Amino acid sequence: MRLSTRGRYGTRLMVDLAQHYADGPIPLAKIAKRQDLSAKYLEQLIILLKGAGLIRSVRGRRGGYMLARRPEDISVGEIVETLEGKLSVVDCVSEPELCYRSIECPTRDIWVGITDILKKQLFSLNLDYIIKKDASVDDMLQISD
Amino acid sequence: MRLSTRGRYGTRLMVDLAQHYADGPIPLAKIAKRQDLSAKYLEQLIILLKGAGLIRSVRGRRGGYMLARRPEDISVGEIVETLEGKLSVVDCVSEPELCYRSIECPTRDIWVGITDILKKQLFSLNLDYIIKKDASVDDMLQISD
DNA sequence: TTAATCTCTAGCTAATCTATATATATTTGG
DNA sequence: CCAAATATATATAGATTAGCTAGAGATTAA
Repeated sequence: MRLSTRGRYGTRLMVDLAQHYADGPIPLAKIAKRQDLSAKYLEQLIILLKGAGLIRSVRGRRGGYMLARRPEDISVGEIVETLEGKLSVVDCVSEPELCYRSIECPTRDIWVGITDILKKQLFSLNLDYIIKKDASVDDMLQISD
Repeated sequence: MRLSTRGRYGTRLMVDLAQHYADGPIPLAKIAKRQDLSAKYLEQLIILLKGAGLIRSVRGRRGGYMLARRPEDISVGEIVETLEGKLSVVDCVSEPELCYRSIECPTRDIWVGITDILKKQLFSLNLDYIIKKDASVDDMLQISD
């Protein structure tokens, strides 16, 4: 029931890009340094995020990465699903045919319900909300950047 | 974000015990056969469930396992937490000191929220509800045992 | 006393996680 | 035009975890 580093680092990466949405392409090295994460590892996550159409890249000098859409149009659900695969707590939720007991399995109903709630929450959270919320907390505590 | 076989098999085991709550101790071999699961593997899960006070055992001939409490007093949350460890989607949720960024990490707030929702749902589901709900579906479909 | 149980400990294989390494392709600033 | 700064692609490797299996021992009812 844990999120792996893929989902966690990837979300941090995306939040970082959202926080610098207006700054044009950001070099991976910069993000990796800010987030204190392995650049080489992030590269692999970025490939997936690009494939899912969440990130755009600019090659060559002065290149880097940027969000492919506005922060408010990218949900945490999309990010996590891209990096960790289908958002089901158990495979039989989305693929009942995997288990011959699926039809009458009383426990499957539990996992279906949990998955549903999880998805609703994750897809309703967008990057803009997250960075705004964070900023407001900072304001309250009077922490400056 | 997946549940491992520990949580899944363990929940099936507990639901099975709930369905036969009135029948006295059930031998593990019987449960394993009914659920089509490895008895040797279930043994290990049972050790944990016993340790958590969810199951009682009777040794020797005519022995077996039974729920330690009434089905309505055992939640899926307890079962899953016993078998998979703390119910946090990320470790920093319950142990913020693990990561020096915890205090101001905008993504941590996401995981705290998800974990909270997950827990609420899992701890609100009890074994009695699950088997009753299941039975009523069976009734509707007129499937007999 | 023996067969049916639970109990305990160890170990094993395959998959997955979490990266690291290395070489290549592209672009821009000077 | 060239050199530095970037992204892209592929391979690999170590560590951990998942998902069992094996076997010997302890307990008890019939």
